Amino acid sequence: MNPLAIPEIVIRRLPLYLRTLNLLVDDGQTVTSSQELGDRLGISSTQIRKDLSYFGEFGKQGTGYDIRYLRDQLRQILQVDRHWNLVLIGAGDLGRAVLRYSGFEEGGFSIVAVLDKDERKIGRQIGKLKVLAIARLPEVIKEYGTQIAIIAVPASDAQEVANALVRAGVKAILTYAPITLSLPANVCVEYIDPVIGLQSMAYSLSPGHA
Amino acid sequence: MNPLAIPEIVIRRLPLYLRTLNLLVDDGQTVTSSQELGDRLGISSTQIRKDLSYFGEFGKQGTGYDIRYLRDQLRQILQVDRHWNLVLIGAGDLGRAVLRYSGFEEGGFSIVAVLDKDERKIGRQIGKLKVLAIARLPEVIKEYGTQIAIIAVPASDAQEVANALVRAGVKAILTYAPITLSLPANVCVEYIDPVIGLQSMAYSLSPGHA
DNA sequence: TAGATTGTTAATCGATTAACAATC
DNA sequence: TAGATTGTTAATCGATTAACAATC
Repeated sequence: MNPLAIPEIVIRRLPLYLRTLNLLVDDGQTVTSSQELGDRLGISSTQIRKDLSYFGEFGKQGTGYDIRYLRDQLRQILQVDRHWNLVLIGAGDLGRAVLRYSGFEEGGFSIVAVLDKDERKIGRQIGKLKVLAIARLPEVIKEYGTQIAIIAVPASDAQEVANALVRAGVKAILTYAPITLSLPANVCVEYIDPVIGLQSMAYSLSPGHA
Repeated sequence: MNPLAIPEIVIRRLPLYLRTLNLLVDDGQTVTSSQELGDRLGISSTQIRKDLSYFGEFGKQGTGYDIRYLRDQLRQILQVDRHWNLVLIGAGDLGRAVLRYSGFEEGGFSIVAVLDKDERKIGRQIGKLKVLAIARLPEVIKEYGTQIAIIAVPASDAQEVANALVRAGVKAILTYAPITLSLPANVCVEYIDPVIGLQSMAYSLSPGHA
């Protein structure tokens, strides 16, 4: 089966399955079903089975799925059965919140450096990391073999930062800046913009909708 | 035209169009085209015209769209031509970053109160707001006519907070907690979980993909 | 065995896009 | 007018789901 044939939308659901399996493990449960996973996620059981079938057969008829086994398989598929070294650009409020969020580590990602262009922030300690000058980006990327970066700078600086990241060899970017980045086709990008979600909910809240 | 017939996915793109129009206004531009908008967003011009056509005719053949006019129309459609009063639950690092982010205000949302259950945080000043006890949720919601809330508490507390919000009459929730919430069907929810995006990029970065 | 649940096919459903008439 | 761009239709494309054989 050609992995290139797997729809992007399927890939984007796998982390949700993984997250739910982790919660079930924490609950001490050992076996689950596509029905239970679907109920937890608001997704149909058929869709979950179909999604998993792109990658193999992980369940037992009549029984369901061994939670730890399926979790480990999904980790392998998503390549988060190891840790990725991330760099974070931007040491403002958002950058600090990102640094202190434990979910990255649990999800298979370690932030190994934080960089900023603001002279006043450089040298400051945030958790275990000291803020580095943005000029040191290339050496940091090289030292840690980093392929993924997080952008937490204002929108006005984001494209410039993205360009620097691409020049330094970064292959994937998660950005909090509310602006669409221009990037080479071979660089992945994910956008986090809470306002998009709020505005689409505002539409639904207006009288006459939903 | 029945507004209920408009696909959710179309609604979710309108904020992107609005965001781009705002950037173009900032650049001093007065007219744009579906082509230009599409180039900026990585969306086809046909799709943009099709999306807009659900709501009316906003352009001129041969010329394109008046940026301010289209922006104002989109604001009306999305109901962000006014401000919504939001409450924020959670005054940790993430809550503080949310409070200091100016994008909400620019997008049509004002955070009017921040609440936390941690005694040590209650009474602390964050920007213009003083952290309130979670017990005061109902009165705050009532006072400000709030319909939308932001959850910035740990995953383990998120469902409980969501329940309290629903009881208090909140109709839409933006949550940063990495857990799928159980909510009545008439309550909107948007999830922000950066790890989902990172994990799907990790898949794409593995040798043989992308 | 009977009941439950998987993996998969084929049908349905919905979203995107190509093409183009209308018209500024 | 000629060129550009919209709004819209119909065709294409892709994703979801219903149904069910397989089997634990």
